Amino acid sequence: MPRSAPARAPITSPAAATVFTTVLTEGPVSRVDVARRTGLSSAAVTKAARPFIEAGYLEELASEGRTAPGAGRPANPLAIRPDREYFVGVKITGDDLIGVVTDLRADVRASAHHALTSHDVEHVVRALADLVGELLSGDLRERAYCLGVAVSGDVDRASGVVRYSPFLGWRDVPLASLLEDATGLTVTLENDVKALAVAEQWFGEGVGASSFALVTVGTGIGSALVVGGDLVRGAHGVAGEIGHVPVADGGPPCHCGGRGCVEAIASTEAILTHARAVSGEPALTMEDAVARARGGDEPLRGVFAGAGHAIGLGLAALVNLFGPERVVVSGEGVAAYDLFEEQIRRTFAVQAFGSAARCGLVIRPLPFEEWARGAAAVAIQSLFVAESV
Amino acid sequence: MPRSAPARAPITSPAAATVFTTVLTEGPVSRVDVARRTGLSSAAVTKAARPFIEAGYLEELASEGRTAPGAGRPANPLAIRPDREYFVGVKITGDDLIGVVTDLRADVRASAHHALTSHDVEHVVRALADLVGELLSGDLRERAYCLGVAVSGDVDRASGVVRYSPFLGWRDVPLASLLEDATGLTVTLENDVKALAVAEQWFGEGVGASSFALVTVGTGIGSALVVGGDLVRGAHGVAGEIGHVPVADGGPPCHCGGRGCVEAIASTEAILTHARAVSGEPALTMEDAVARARGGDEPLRGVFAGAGHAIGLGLAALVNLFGPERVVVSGEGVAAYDLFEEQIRRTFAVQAFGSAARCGLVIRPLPFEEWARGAAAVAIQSLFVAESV
DNA sequence: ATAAATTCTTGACGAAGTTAATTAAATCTC
DNA sequence: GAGATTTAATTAACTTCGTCAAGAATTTAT
Repeated sequence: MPRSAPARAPITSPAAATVFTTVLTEGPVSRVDVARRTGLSSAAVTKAARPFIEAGYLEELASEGRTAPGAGRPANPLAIRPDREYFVGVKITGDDLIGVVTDLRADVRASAHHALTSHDVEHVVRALADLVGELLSGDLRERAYCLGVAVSGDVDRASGVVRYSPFLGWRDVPLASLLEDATGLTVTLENDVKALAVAEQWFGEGVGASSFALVTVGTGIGSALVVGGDLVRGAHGVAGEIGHVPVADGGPPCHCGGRGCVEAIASTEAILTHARAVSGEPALTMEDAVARARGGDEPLRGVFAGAGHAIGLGLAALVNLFGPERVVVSGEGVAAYDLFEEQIRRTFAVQAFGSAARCGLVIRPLPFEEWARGAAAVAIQSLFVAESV
Repeated sequence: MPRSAPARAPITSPAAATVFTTVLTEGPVSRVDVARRTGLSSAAVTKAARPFIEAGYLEELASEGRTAPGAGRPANPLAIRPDREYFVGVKITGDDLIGVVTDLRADVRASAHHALTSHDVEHVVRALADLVGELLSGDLRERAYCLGVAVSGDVDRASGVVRYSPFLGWRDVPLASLLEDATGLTVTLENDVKALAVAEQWFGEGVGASSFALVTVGTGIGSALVVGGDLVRGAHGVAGEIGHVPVADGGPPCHCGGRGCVEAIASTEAILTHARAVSGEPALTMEDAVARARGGDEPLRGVFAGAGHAIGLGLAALVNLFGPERVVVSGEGVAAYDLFEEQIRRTFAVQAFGSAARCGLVIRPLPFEEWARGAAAVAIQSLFVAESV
């Protein structure tokens, strides 16, 4: 009987993790190249790569003709085999569960969602297990071992506990272990914005950046920061609360108890309230407000510009304090970027200090399933136990 | 001829660095205790500690009677021998050089300063070398190998270059190598606020904190952040610019080109300008303003409270984004804490989000030599090459 | 063809830290 | 007060990880 390939990724040493992540995030790379980028010796790369190739996680590409202009043996780049393992990611919102299955590169292979009719913990666990079962039909099931779950609020990834979730009304729910029992998968729990940041760090705009920030704009306004490869978690579990950075002294009161917070000016609700006041129509909908602003309604355009301004000020605060290499601003819900973007950039350019302004600023919509993909990215990251400590 | 003790600290491995820093920053500790705190095995601690003892950097304290209540062999705590090596720290301001000599614990043993009559690079290098010569009289000289230099502005510690210093009018000055030639010491260059943060991280309020922030208030307003043991440097060399966090939308213009920056409201100059306007006395001095505010002059008290409010807003921004375990607010120049502190705390309490507000907030004056001590702390830290990368 | 260049592999070696057993020095128990 | 118990420190064998140096593989250049 032939010895079967190892069931899971053989991440057995720091070098193994380094090599695997490098190939995973920086596409096909030759061994020498991995060595150069990571500081390892090329001998170490050869040794570390072998088990991954044997286990089916990496493969050696044939050297396609001339790779380099000069002489020398052509390189045989290492590449990921994305289908070697699948990952499930689920985002829990107040109203529904959004789930995806991705491959190793975090590319979505399947998706589904369930409405959530109750916030009862048992109900949610069952619904989530059902969703996972539905997602993992057929051949996906055999090669899926990890589930990532993203929830807004205060989440302790290490212990897998939802400490506090305002949307769900939960406190200290050991969701990870409940879900492990219900699904049989290894579960990693993470705050939703942090999960998005992980996806971006590993598979998006953050690849190769020493530090970067992700900002989400929508019902709430939040952010996550990555410094030196690690998510900033905050000593008391709170960090990245750009929504509650005070930017307008004496500005509108915020539900947090403060005044002039970014969220009190630029959240979906704040914008709508302001738009209704400005237009004098208490029943104005967001869709109408957006449509009219696009149509040239100056007062309404001013409302959106004001929100963009507040976001720009918050971004400036973030960038002046952290100096990230790149910032991604992304939005849930109504994607009214055209109404925001210009003002965000203008305000940011004025208030960013010195060369901190040189940071790359990407503003773009947030596709619906992206949150769930973030959860899957967290699951992928969980392979690297040593690094996620 | 007896083999002489090694001349310098034998930091040869990660474990050696870990053990030495633990004993250095956490006072006398038994070997088992070091092992427990660092996660090393006690065998590793024994091995790592021996060379330090032989080289005279650590000593074994006699177990003083009962250390623990129960049975068992009493511990022989390891302790630093602070006098084993001395460090020189110099802060360069626009007007003078402030220098100190400290021991391994960063306790000041000698201090001196020179007025600076020119900003010419050669002149400054010569004056600094003279100051160092003066400081290292007698027996201090033999055991001093490292010089730390703190300069405000954009400083590249790794290369030892002052990239830009507005106060000195310098651009791209390779100060570290110039000073190594002039003094014969190993020179480490650092931004002044970051140097203060290092002193605090290793020998002050930051000991044992996973993350903390240091904020300085005075002519300028700056800060430095430590996350996971490392200073946040910013991808483009800019970070910790709390002075240019915009807190008052549409507020007073700032020299940076923005509006409503903390520094535009709470710097010494901004306060004085405001105080003169409020009192109607264009020649009012800072000393008078402070005296009158202390005496109960309400309009002037309002000026200081306004500055405290702006600082509190900036602190809230910092803490909401970054969630440090502790924050130290310290001030150069006029120490008008009594006029600031209450308002800083009040505003901070209102604007800090959720449990981020639980971070320890220490507000205290900044003794004159503290800047130079920060520079010395950087020199001490430079012993640990591997860690300062 | 031969040389030079570049990639990759191999096996010996060395450094660092762990485990497990041992020694050391105290208190506790009877 | 002798022996048991407990905790601290040391020692020695061993494991693991990654480097080094030599060489094999595979190309271009002359």
